[in-house]
Amino acid sequence: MDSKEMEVLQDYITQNNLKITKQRRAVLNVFLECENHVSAEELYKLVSEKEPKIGLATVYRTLALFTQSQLAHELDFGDGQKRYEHQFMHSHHDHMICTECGKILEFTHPLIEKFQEEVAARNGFTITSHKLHLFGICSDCR
Amino acid sequence: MDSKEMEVLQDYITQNNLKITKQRRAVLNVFLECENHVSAEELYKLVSEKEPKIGLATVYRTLALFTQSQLAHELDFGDGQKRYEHQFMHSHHDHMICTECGKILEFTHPLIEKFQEEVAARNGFTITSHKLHLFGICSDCR
DNA sequence: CCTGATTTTGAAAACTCTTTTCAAAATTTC
DNA sequence: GAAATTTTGAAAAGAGTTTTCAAAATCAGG
Repeated sequence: MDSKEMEVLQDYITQNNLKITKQRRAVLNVFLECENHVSAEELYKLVSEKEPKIGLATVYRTLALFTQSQLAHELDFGDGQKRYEHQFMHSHHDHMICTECGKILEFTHPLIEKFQEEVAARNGFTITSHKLHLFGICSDCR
Repeated sequence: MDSKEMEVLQDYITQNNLKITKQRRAVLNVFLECENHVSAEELYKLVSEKEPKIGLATVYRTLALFTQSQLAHELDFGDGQKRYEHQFMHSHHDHMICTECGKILEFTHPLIEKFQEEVAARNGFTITSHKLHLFGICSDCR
C-alpha cells in the first residue's frame, strides 16, 4: 500500500541508480503526513519521533532528493531557513505569510499570472519560475 | 555638497543619539555610487578600494543602519545572500532576475498590485509588504 | 543467497553569510 | 579639554546547511 509519492520516489531512485533505504521511506512518510510548510529542522524532529536514529544530515539529503524528484518544492520566505511543501499533484500557487503567527495561506490569481507574463514579455524576458509572497496579518491575528 | 541621502542619514543619526563617523560617510558614498543591487561583500570590496581600513563588520552594521533609516531596502533573491538597493526617493517596484547573467530588471504593474490587494482582502489578510520575483532569461542571454 | 561494487548513513567538521564580543579609538557633550 | 557614550576592527560566535569519512546498508550478478 505504497503511496503514489512513494512510487515517484522509487522511480526516481531506480532511474538514477540510487538506493532505496528505510531512512528515505521514513522521511517521505513523515513528510507526506505534515500538511504545513516544514523546515528541515522541523521535519527532523518529527522523523526522530518515529526513527530516532536518523540524523539531521540525512533529512537534509533526503529533502534535496525530494526536490530533485519533484516531490517537494523548496520555499524561502527570507527568514533564514528553507521550507518544503508537497509538490506532487499540487498545482502552482503563491503564498501569504502572516508575520504575527507564521501561518501560510496559499492562493492563485490567474490575472496576476497573466500580467506577469505580459510585463516579462514586454521586457524580452522569459519567465522560468516566479515567487510571489504577501507578508501581513491574517484574519485570526487582527 | 552633501547629498540628500547624506542628510537623511545625518538626521537619522542625530535623532537616535548615534554618531557620525567617517566610515559611515564613506560607506554611504560608495553605496550611492553603485547603481546595481549590491551584497554586503560586494560593497565591502568597493569600500575597501577607497578606505582599506574599514572592516566587513562595519559594512554590515552600516547597511543595517541604512535599512533602518530607509535609505536602503534589503532584498533576498534566495541565493544565500542579501542584497541592497537604494530606497530614498525610489518608489516601490518588483524584480525580474536573469538566472543566466544575474541581471536584475525592475518593474511595476499597477494591476498586479491591485489584484494582490483583492485576493488578500478576500482572505481577510492585510498586506504589510510583498515580494514578487520573476526568475528567467533576459533578452541578452537568449 | 552470497559476494563485491557502490551508495548511504550518522556524527562531526566544515562552510557561508551574518552577527556579536571586546578592548581600543573616535565622537559628542558640557 | 575631559568625560560619557558610541563606534570600530578583528576575531569569535552563530545559524542553517553541506561535506567528509569510515562503517553499514543496498543491490546486481553469479
